[in-house]
Formats: sequence, C-alpha cells, structure tokens
Amino acid sequence: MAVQKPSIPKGTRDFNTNEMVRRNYIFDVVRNVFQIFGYQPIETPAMENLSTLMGKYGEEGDKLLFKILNSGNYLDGLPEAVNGMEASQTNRQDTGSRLQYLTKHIAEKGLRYDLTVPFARFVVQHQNELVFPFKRYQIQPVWRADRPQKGRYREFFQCDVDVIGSNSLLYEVELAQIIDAIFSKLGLKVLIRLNNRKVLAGIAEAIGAPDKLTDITVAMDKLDKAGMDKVTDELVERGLSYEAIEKLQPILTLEGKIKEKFETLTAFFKDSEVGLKGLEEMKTVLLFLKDLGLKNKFDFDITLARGLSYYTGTIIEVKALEAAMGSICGGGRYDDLTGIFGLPGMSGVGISFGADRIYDVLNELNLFPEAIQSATRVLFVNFGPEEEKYCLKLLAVLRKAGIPSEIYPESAKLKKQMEYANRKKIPFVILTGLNEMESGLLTFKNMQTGEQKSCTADEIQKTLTW
RNA sequence: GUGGUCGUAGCUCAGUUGGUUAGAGCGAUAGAUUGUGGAUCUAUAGGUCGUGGGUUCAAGCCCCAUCUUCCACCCCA
Repeated sequence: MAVQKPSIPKGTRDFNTNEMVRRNYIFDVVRNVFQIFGYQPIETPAMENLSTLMGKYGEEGDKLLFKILNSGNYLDGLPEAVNGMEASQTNRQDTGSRLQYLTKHIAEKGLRYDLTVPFARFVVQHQNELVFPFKRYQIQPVWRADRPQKGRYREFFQCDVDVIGSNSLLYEVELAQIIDAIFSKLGLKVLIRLNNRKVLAGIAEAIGAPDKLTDITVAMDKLDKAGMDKVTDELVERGLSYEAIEKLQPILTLEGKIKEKFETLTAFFKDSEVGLKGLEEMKTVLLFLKDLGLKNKFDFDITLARGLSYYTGTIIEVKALEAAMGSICGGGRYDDLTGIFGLPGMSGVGISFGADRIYDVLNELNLFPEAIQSATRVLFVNFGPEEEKYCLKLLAVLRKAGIPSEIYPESAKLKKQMEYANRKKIPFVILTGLNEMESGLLTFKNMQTGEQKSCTADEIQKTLTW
C-alpha cells in the first residue's frame, strides 16, 4: 500500500506537550474562577441534531455549520427529482434551494457551533432535574466551517459560563467580576466593553427606523475599524433614510465620560421606552461595577453590537489592550433562547472565553509563567539491574510524596541519560550507583546550576517538597 | 462565500534566463569523553522539491487544477 502523507483537516491543529501544559494552565485558571463563583460543570455531545442548531445564528451561521453525513445509504428515500433537477435547472437560486433540500435529507446531525445553544437545549431537556437559577460552566471545543486566519480556527475551545432562570442584573455584574478575575490572574490587561440591546433598539426607534435594528447595529459595529464615512455608506446601502442617518451620527460619535453619555442618551430617548429601559439596566450594572473597583477598565460603548441574534439585553465583549486580536471573550443576555425548545420565559445571561485566542495573546506577550514549563521534577539515572531495584523503592517514596519523578528505562550511557534530563528540562537528577547504595548517600544534582552533592533520600525529599 | 498569499531535509531558508548528482545553518544520530547534560571538533543519516496533470530534448523554476499556510473582506471566540 502506498504510504500516505499524514495531515489534518484545514483549520485544525495538534497540540504538543509544551502547548498542552500552557493550554491547561489557561483552562485551570478559568475553571477555578468559575467554581469560586459557584458555577458547576456540564458537558454536551460534540454533535447535535441539525434541527437544534439551524436558524439560531443567523443566515451566516447556518452556512458555517459542519454537517455530518447520515450513515448507511443516505441516498435511499431521496426523491428522484433531486437528482433529475441537476440538468434542467442551472440558475443559482435553484441550485441553492436544491442544495438545501438535499442537505436536509442526507445530513441530520451537525457539529456544535457554540456552547450556548446546546446549553439551552440541555436546560429544556433536563428542566425537571435542575435547580434554578442554574449556574453552569462548560469547557469544550466548537467547530465552524470558516476560513482560517489570524485568531480564527475551525476547531477551537470555548469556556462558557452561563446562568439561566433569573433576570437579575446581579449576574451581569458577576460575569464582569469573573472576567476581571480571570484576566487579572492571567496577567492580561483588557478592556471590558458593555452595551445593551435595548439601548440599540432605542436608537433605532429614536431615529425612526425601528425595523432596521440589525442593519444599524451591523454597520455601527464597524465604526472603530472602518470610520464614519464607510459606516454612513453602508447605512445608505442598507436602506436607511438620510434623515435617520443624520439623527444617528451625533450618537455614534458620542465620547467622553459615562455620565455624559447617559445625559445625552436620556434626552435622545425621551420618546423611546425601550431605550430608557436599556439605559436604566446599563446604569444599574455600571454603578455596581464602579463600586466594586475592578482591576480592569470597563466602558459603556454604544457601538458594540455583537452579531448573534439571540441577545436581548446586556452585551459584553472583552479585548486585550496590548495585542492585536479580535475579542477574546464575549456574551450577553438572552431572554428567550429556551422558548424555541418549548420552555418560554427563561432568561439567561452568559459569556464565553475564547481559549485559543487567549493562548495566542498570552504567547505573543510572553505572559506564560516559567514555572509551568516542566512536569517531571527529578530523574533517577539507571546504572543497572541492582541499582534499578534500589531506585524503584525510592521512586515510589517520592511519588507518594507527590513529587513528579521518573527513572531512565535502561542503563544507557550516562551522557545519554543526562541529555534526556536536559532536554526534558528536568531540574534535578539522582545518581545512585553501587557506591551510593553502600553509603546510603545519593548523588543529587541540580541541572540548572550544575552543582551536585551527597544527600540522604530524606534530605532530597525535603528539598523537592515545596 | 469573495480577493490575495505561501509550500524545497525535523526547523529556518538558499537554489542563476528552465540545463549534469538540489545546497546551507540549526536540529538529530554516532564518536572524540566506559560515573555526568548545556560548549567545541569530527563523521553520518535525512529530500517522490505539497499533490495531480500539462508544456519541453530537459521542470524545484513555466502553465492549469487541487490541497495546505497565512492575510484581508464577510462574520466571529
């Protein structure tokens, strides 16, 4: 058989031991903070029924879903018409609908696109077993059939925290605290941007275009990247009247202190109930945060939009201040995500940390602690069968004391064994030959400084115990 | 989905207007050194030039397709 070149699918990656140690460091920090705030873990399957996933992420999202081909002869039961259509209908629209029809028949499962929608499904399915408000965290990979580029992968890990079954704004505050705690622990300076969908709805209402909410937000979101001219162009393109745009512009360029933004917007929203409600919510959250004194900066940013269609209240996005990377954490409140699965009136709020992007940023800024680099702390050199037996007992003692340790598997040349320790960055080596066995004093070498001394097993254990 | 970009040894990269047997550095392995790693020296191994077609007397180099990498747009973590 011909040898095939090993490879993995586009946008996926292997992680070597070094990378995994660092990734686990991130997961550990995140998990610990989640737990401290009283969240509990769940997991859901990598694949969901397509009916669960479709239509939850907007039109774009549907296209980015990885679909799983049915097992068996998936062409069975497919109407002849689908194949017959091929020749006769060639225009693009028909191809589209034919594809949609075909997909529905040959694929009924898909890989999850995020953790929030599966969570909503989970909550509805297990509603009778859960205690509400239900606080859960979930750290698992998700998949998107996107084109890979900087900070964008087809398989990546999300770390979600959500609470469902309460509309208390205390949870918004709690999530901001979680963000602050995690990034502080990771040593990453971030900006927490906050906004509220109701504020955005209020803006659309106040400029007389309530039906254009999505168009307005999508365009607005690009303000810092594209600039006012481009945003205006896009708004025109999306069918907004000049009058509306004129009203919108002063709001978009709103700068300065949070207090001033509130004053301007309160006046702006005098006829918009939803806008005022959004402002009220924002005010509550921001006052709490101000009082709590977070380590990281936060800001009320009305240009923050966030695409996912299910958000209804607060929206949150976090950016690293010292690295060029998209958002590394985002989320918001969704008032009725469970409604579609038959459980209405269940408000939830949650955020998602993008582990892979956080990794890239920490790596770029050299923020991974040195101490996590090596796993094994001490290596026993192997001098032969007798010595082996002797060392195995000492090894068991060290391991029982919680010291990661190992023995070289054969009595190879010392050079080779030392090199092994060196390359694995094992900080200490114990040499136990016949001399040492007789005297009971082991040769203990520090690989970093190069110095070595004779010690008893007890002394070594003490040195290695922190 | 749209536009661009990259691919030669494990890694980073040379490779002339298309012309014999495709090179270097680092790394790896072995030895110099039989109880001591990092430094030095010596030797050795390692390549279907991403893949598949095509043009040509001749292709790493030119053409087409395809896969992959990276980047921008769209969208997003």
